[in-house]
Amino acid sequence: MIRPSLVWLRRDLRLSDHAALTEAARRGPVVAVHVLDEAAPWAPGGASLWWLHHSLAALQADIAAIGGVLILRRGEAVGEVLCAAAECDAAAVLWSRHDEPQEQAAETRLSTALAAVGIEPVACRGDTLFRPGSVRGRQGQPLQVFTAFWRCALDGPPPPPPLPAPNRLERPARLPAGTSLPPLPAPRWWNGLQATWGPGEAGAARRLRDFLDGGVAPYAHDRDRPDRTGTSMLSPHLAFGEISPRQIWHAVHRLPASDGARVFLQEIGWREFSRHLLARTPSLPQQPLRPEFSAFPWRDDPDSFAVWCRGRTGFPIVDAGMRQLWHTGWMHNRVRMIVASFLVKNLLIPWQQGQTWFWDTLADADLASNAASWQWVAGCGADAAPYFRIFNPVLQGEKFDPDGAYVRRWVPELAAIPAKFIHRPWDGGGPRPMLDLKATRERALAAFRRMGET
DNA sequence: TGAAATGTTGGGGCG
DNA sequence: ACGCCCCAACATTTC
Repeated sequence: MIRPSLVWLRRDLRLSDHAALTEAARRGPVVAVHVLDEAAPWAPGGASLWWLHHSLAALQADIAAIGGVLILRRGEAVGEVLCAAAECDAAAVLWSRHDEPQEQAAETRLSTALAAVGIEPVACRGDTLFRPGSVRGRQGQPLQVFTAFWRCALDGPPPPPPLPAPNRLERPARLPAGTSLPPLPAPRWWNGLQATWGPGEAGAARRLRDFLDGGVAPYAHDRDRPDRTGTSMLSPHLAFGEISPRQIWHAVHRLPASDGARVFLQEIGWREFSRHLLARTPSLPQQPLRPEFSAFPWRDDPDSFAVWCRGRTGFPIVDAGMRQLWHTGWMHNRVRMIVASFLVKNLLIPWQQGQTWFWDTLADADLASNAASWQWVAGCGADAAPYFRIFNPVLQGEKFDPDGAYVRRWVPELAAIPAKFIHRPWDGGGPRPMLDLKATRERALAAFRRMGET
């Protein structure tokens, strides 16, 4: 009897284009295991836990349908994987490489521990088109500017084609112990998520098909319009690995070339860029990439932070975005930039606080993308928005939500405001917002200037 | 993947 | 017809 392989699943919750699962199935019997460690740093936040619950349930059913088994465990991941491997007498443990520093560290610990007990560790290709660190400039230098990074990435060999899903998994004689799915939070705050999403590999494939069938051509322009359905909404599926970027890449390359296709893949490029930055700089979620920002005079203002979180700033596009986030676990990317600029530049609240809120409320929360994007907005990151780039939420609203449809949808108390005043209701007799844009803009510019002088 | 201030130009009203 | 002013429209620069 061939000893089984254990496949350790993390954020690669799919069957297709899964190198570790495919290799394990080739070798013989397979046990898949997922470990939830709620005490780990950057453990899943609230919205991610909701998603994880459903994604694991879907994957368990998908694996069972081809004869396999997915075991769920809780606790410290490396220890649990070691135990599970022993319990089923595994000959090897396979996994997809993850790029986050703490995951890298866990992989190293696991490899060492497995080797010590005579179990083969097998790290398989991970969830990026290009392995972090492999994209370099002509002189071999790491690239800190997105456009240069992406140009070099596209100049290299294309990512390999996706693997088909195994059509059969063999079950071993002995199974490790398992627990049930992580419970859903007791107050049903997740109704809005349930109405918006279909977690799981099938849901991801459907989302990609719907997006590509609708035509990618308008994407180049429509992706900036929160009042339209111009984006793919694949981000949470990508974050949990229910679909791989290789699958997206090759699906897009089967279409005729267009501006929309190029711009869409460029967004995958930002995801790649973020991972490349995090792998190179593990402190990305904590420390500004530009060290001079350590001296920036951020304000401690819990009351204003709470007002921002709850979407009660009085600026319609900001409040709409924050409420869409709370309700659906997702926010349109244009609006993410607007609310982030507001927090960091108008309120002068540290970007790390915004990052933490997003981590808890975003279903697509991804350590690298979240950290890199907050640093980008704050002006302290790689290829960052210059400090003087301060979004005006009124002008941004008027430009990207011209009829106010997005605001009306998420801020119902403004539904009756005429379009002319929808992004500045105070000019039409509505309530005053929480702050003065001109004065806070001046305050931010002065603070940034002072930082530059010291 | 900004916004605001400042500069320039050109049409039109007017004396 | 001419110079002058105003100001919208656009371009440039500054933050």
